Amino acid sequence: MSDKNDLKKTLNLPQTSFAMKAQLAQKEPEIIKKWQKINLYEKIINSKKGKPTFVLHDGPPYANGHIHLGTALNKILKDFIVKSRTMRGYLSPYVPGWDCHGLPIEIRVDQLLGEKKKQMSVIDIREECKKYAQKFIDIQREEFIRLGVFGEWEKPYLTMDPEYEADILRHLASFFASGNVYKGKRPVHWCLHCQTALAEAEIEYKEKKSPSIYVKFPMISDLSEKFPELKGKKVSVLIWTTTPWTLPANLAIAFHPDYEYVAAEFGDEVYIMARRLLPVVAEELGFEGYKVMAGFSGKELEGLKAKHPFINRESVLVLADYVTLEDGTGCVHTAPGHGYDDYLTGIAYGLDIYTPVDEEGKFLPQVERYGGMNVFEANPKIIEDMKKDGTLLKAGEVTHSYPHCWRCKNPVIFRATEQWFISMDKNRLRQRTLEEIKKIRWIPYWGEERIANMMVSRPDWCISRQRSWGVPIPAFYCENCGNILANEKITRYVADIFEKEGSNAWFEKSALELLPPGQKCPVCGSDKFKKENNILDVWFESGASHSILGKRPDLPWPADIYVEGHDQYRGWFNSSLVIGVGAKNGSPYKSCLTHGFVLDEQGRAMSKSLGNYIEPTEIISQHGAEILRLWVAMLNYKEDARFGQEILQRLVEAYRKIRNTWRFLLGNLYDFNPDADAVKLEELLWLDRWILERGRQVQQRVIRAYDEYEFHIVFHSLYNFFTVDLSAFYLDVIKDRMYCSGPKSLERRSGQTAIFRILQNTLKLMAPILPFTTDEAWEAMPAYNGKEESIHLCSFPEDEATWLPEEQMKKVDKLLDIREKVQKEMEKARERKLIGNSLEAQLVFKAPEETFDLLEEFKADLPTIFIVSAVRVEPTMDKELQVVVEKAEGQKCERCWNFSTSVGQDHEYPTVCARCSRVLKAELK
RNA sequence: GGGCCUAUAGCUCAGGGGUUAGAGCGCCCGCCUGAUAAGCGUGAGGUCAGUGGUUCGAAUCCACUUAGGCCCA
Repeated sequence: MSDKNDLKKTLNLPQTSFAMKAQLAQKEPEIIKKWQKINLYEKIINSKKGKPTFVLHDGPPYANGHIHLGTALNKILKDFIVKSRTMRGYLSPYVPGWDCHGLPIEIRVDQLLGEKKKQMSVIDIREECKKYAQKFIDIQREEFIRLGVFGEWEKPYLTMDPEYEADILRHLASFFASGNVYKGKRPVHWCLHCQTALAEAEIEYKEKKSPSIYVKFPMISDLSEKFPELKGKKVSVLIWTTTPWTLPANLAIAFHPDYEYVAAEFGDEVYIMARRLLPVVAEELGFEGYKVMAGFSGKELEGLKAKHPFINRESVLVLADYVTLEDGTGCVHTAPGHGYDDYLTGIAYGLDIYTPVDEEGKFLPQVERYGGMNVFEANPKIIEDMKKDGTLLKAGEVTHSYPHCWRCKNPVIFRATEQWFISMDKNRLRQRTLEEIKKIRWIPYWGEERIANMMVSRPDWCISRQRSWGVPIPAFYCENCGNILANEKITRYVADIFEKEGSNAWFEKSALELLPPGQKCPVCGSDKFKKENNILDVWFESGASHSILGKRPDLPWPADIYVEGHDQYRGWFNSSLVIGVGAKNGSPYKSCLTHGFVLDEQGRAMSKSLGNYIEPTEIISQHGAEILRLWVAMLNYKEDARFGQEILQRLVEAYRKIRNTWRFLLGNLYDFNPDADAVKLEELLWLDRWILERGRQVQQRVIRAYDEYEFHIVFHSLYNFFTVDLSAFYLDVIKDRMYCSGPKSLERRSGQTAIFRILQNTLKLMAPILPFTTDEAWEAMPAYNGKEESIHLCSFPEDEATWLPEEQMKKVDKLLDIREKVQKEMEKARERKLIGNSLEAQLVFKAPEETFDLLEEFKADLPTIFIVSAVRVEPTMDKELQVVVEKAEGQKCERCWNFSTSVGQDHEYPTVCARCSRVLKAELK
């Protein structure tokens, strides 16, 4: 028996099937298959039947392209929430969705079809769009499943499903019912060559040369009442513009309310402009020796009137915050039909959205002088005429960034066209939405201010788009009198048709077939109608997604939480809220959580052109989805999330540490039967009770963090517990008794009892974050009565009674402080080559009274705690504890490697210490 | 230009008026070879983005600046 190998065989060394190398890239797909095979998601849901619900309603990603890191971050966060709420005991179903309609897909399909498109019908094109969307739904679905996200992947909601399309219209019907829908004019980008409205995505900004002119608008209102020094003077407002052709549509001049303006005299005329721009403008126009006659704030000018330079019309002086002093005169020519800011100002002041320009970009015939003329061709003529009239002070040229049509590359214009709107102020919609915002829990808290600011200033919602790939606005026009026929009843009627046949019905059927039987024009009684050719804004579609709630008992309306990136304050959170308040009189979500954007390692936005773009698939195929999930868990997602090589490296290492710790725990449980071998609390060794109590504290913190969606606290708490408490201390210390004690001894069973509980609990606590690894480890863990089929069917551990009273815990803390000191001394001893392995050492403590008592109390376990062969404690009058490291006495036990004077005393086992010979004899019984 | 947000060690995060600013990881150096493509230990790393202010005292409160992010113009 003296052979070293034979002795080694008497040890209880770790054994486990749980591999050190994870090989996640290969193993994760296998685990997913297993989940699918056992219908895990269904089992989870069934196991929670009757429990209170917690609903996270998925914001639908857009169905084009592969997922990127931001999408992954979002879906993983959602999965953390759903999985943790499930393990918290809630029935928490997750129904993913996709946003399928809209311009980006239509443009892409356009490009793919090329010339072919011209021969295709609207229906055919829409079918192509549908195929395209479906393709990416399938791709993204696989990518999301690959991330380990649980949900109803076989029956997601799609905004292009007939049933969903019908629900969109039913929400629209509610807005018709309340009278919030109206038709009005709004400027849009307009290409006069293609004769079509263009969306922002269809615009390319390029450098363009434009005229740059200064024009005077003679004042009609008499300023001399307020400013006597202007009495009898010829006063004009001076404006600057690069689009002379918009002057015929001028209805106002905008001033900044807070800026200072002056009336400056040059020659025999007085000009109004911003004080700060006066020197610049004077230089530009050659106003040498000008004289400032009066000064006033923009506010003081509101409501005054000036005369249009060449049309017999007034131009009103208005206020607008967007007026800047960057260029021009600080007095901004305003044509509500030809600019977005101008339009908003026009709305605010009740001006006509006057647009005397037709689809081809020609002035309407009634426009004096320029009727029938192309707007760009009219520019020089207008300049020429104003020169003659003396209203033009200067004409030059500027080169600036200007929007061009993506298709024909020509410069576009802003032109107001007829659009459908939802009024924000009718029925106090805006106000009610703002009140609702206050009731929602915003995470982080500042989201409330952000969305409220937007809600206060957002204009009426333009819900119409001049496109094909979407849900048609169910409006009709009387062919006889032009009356618009659009109301709740008709919208619901069309919705019912869409529900059965999909929105293609709009293009397949005649107006007659789409209208309720016997529908007549309420104005003229005609029964001939034309169909509207606008579709709904896709934001209205996705904003109506809470329509999937309230139809199933496990999916009540409103949702408990919405979770998206913080760009969605303007997007989905906004549209969902307005639709919720407008159609259902309340917010569709009780709380709203936002996360940041993914940036590169330097904190810059990721872009393909910068080359700092990382694909999730790249990470998954090399390191596994768990690494990506760990990344999300490590971050404070409320801020922007960085990703790069170093971060990846840290994650891989953290993963290994966690995995290896579980592996070590598993390895020491190979012969542990939790049902038969667990040691009762009263019999547990104090150190085991200590680690259980530490574990309990961490558990409390972790569960609280899950409840508050603080996943980085979950990760950091558990990771710290793994590295500091477990790996560096507890597990290191108990190795001796786990390996060397009798397999069934109390010391070992006590340790196994603690280890088992810690394994079980940490796996559960980590399961929402690392679903694959915890699943794998769960299977490798010893079986016991009532062990769940999968870890994902478990709940989080219940809180337990204290394992070790507080005063005992504090004593151990003190021992740990002493341990630090010991380690510093041991390191010094190593440097002078006194020892290598710490078991080669014995310690002598020279302790002041209080410490002496503590050390005496734990005397029997001190060698274990410090992992040395012997410890002697002596009193001292010094205030400081002194630690002396000496070479251990006796000989090295060949079995347990401790040094002991008892080695050699047992003739049967001459190479081992007394403890080991005792164990060996017991073993041989 | 406007609204909102961020800035603490190489990385991820703590600390939110009160000694000498913390943790883990990484790094350096060492130990071990019975967690081994593991494990343990020591050590070195910080003008708390900058400037100014409030205060007996500021990483912390205020203002501005710089750099970055999202949304809007």
